[in-house]
Amino acid sequence: MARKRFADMNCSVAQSLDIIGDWWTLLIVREALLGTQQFADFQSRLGIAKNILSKRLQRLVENEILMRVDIGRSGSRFAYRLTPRGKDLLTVITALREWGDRWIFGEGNEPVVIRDRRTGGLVPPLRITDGEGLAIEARHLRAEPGPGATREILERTRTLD
Amino acid sequence: MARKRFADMNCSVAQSLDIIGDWWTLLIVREALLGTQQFADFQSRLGIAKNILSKRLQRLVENEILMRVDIGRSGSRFAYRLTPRGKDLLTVITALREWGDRWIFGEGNEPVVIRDRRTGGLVPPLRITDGEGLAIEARHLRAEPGPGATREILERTRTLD
DNA sequence: GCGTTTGGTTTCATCACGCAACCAAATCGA
DNA sequence: TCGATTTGGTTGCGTGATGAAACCAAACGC
Repeated sequence: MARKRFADMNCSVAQSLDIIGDWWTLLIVREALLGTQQFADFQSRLGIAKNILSKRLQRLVENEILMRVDIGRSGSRFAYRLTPRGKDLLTVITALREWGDRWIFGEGNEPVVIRDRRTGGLVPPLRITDGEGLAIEARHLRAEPGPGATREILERTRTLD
Repeated sequence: MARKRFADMNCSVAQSLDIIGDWWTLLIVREALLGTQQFADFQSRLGIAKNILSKRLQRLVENEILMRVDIGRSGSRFAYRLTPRGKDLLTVITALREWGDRWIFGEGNEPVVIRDRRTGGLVPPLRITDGEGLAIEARHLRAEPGPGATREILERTRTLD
């Protein structure tokens, strides 16, 4: 049977994962955020098989996360560049990196750190905050049906804790 | 060939994806955050095959994202509950949800919204901020080797844009 | 004009995913 | 107390996805 897709679920998490949840896909986006643009560079930096890379890049272009720009005079030399939609995945990648830093490598063993170029300071971790920028604890958060909710969601209002 | 694992890459994003990047895994965590605890409930709410769910739950328990608690008097009735490590994935799920809200459903069509119980207000989107809580634009962010960097990383210092 | 680089595609073997059937222990209902 | 049902799985089988290596054509560099 074909792998089940999540595209029909009425849930933004599922929809997002349907597009970027494939094996390798987010690592390709991470490479793109670090400046990689060409097929051969993605391939050698990630150690991904060429046929898989080819499929993933195609899918990322179809979904307008990358665009394939023709460079080179008259033919086939291409650059894959992030679209605004793709650049906006920085938050997702950041959340994943920070989680790995905290729970796998541990404080003081981060392979990569992010710095604010203007001040030179390290960028503090992402937090869920209120309008004033103050952190909100999970037990104070409540999930509830939004304007695009379907019937199954309507019964589920839950505290996130 | 077996699917390649990312566990040996010196990168927090790759390590995180190695653990939670499997098809279905983050949706199971999302369900857990919404309060689901039992096998049959995960199965019916997600529409996932039982053998796959079984494997994913096992892996999540091995990786200490869920714990399997024995409920019921004298035997086999179990609850899968999030550990602190698992609860900390809320940021990742939130980033994914918000990306999907922005780029797939669009403003005003969110299936689910998150509210601050104390104030009743909607929770604003995650942002990468400096120490004062002010947003930092991507072009002001720079990735550079951290304390746990290996040699391949040492040459790569990049602006994220 | 010729070798090399780039950006793939093809082939084949292996593994993961999905469905349905099956199952044993625990619990529920009468 | 005994049979039915619920819970939490496992097993078998078919199909699609993944990975390695070989192959290839068009562009580019000299």
